[in-house]
Amino acid sequence: MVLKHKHDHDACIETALEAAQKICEERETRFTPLRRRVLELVWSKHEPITAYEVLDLLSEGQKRVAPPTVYRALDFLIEEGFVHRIESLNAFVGCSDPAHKHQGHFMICTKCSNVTEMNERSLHDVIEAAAKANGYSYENSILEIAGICENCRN
Amino acid sequence: MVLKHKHDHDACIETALEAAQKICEERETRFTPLRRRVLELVWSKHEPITAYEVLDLLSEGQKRVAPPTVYRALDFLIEEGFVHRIESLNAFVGCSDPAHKHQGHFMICTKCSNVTEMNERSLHDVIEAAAKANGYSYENSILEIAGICENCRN
DNA sequence: GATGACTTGATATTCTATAACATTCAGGGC
DNA sequence: GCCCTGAATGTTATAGAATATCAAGTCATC
Repeated sequence: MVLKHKHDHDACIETALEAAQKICEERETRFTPLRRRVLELVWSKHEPITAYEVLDLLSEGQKRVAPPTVYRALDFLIEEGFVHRIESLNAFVGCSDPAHKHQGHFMICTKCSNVTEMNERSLHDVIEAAAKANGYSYENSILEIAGICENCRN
Repeated sequence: MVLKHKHDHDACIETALEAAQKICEERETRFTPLRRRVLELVWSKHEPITAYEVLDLLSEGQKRVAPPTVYRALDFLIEEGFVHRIESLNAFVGCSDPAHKHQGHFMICTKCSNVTEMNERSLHDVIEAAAKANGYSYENSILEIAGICENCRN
């Protein structure tokens, strides 16, 4: 699924929050105010955001929070599949398909820093097959492709 | 190409060093004693090794070197294609095919930490095709698959 | 032997992440 | 209601990974 560059961003955040809320109710996990707020902040920047950027935003207008506060919330959100970590950037992005837990596969634009999450089954299948061909059982995978997006090439 | 678990490790290191030496002569880049030593240390642990582990080894029996010394050497080795960085581990491994510059695609065993570099053209092609299908030009990619290797499953 | 480009040394700092322990909070059983 | 328990958050300190900056050394070439 491709993240569009222009859209109603507030609505987009709201949708993500509501989806998370609903999924947590189903799973009986706790979508606390802190976790909700961190997820909101991750979505608020429609690009990968670092943990310390989240920390700064979270600290605005109140006592500065400590790193574990942010990392624990992010850990929860990743565990639930609401957020993915981009290894090559040490940063985090909201997941475009939170209903199904999965490992994210990403395109990263080296010009504008936008990311596109690829939820393509075929790609996943090829990767899993490659693992088996090399004698490994498959657990999970990270795929991060760097390139230049359509917008930036024009 | 699969890294075997048991083999003549000294010979394996020696081969890698000689190959690097030769390639640097061809490219007229400088394979200095420091860079050679760092490459040797990376190969000496037949698993991903962190920059600070290299630093510790490099410092044995002499004044402790500073981080930039190690990182600059690693940057050179990566640039030349002698070493790959494993993003998900913040660690480095010797490249099994230094003659051809390429991005590494890896299997990582979550039990024994061994890595297998996959130099499969077909996998690369699929990834590049996925990039194009999403409207991106292709620059490079990281693929790191976690699983359990054949040895550890038995 | 002077010049300039590259390499390495040295110091300090930034950025990323976790360990360990204290406190607070929500929900269940009495 | 009250206590208990486990989960979540707060707090302090530290570990781990990487880079910025400037100084000093090396080496080929003029």
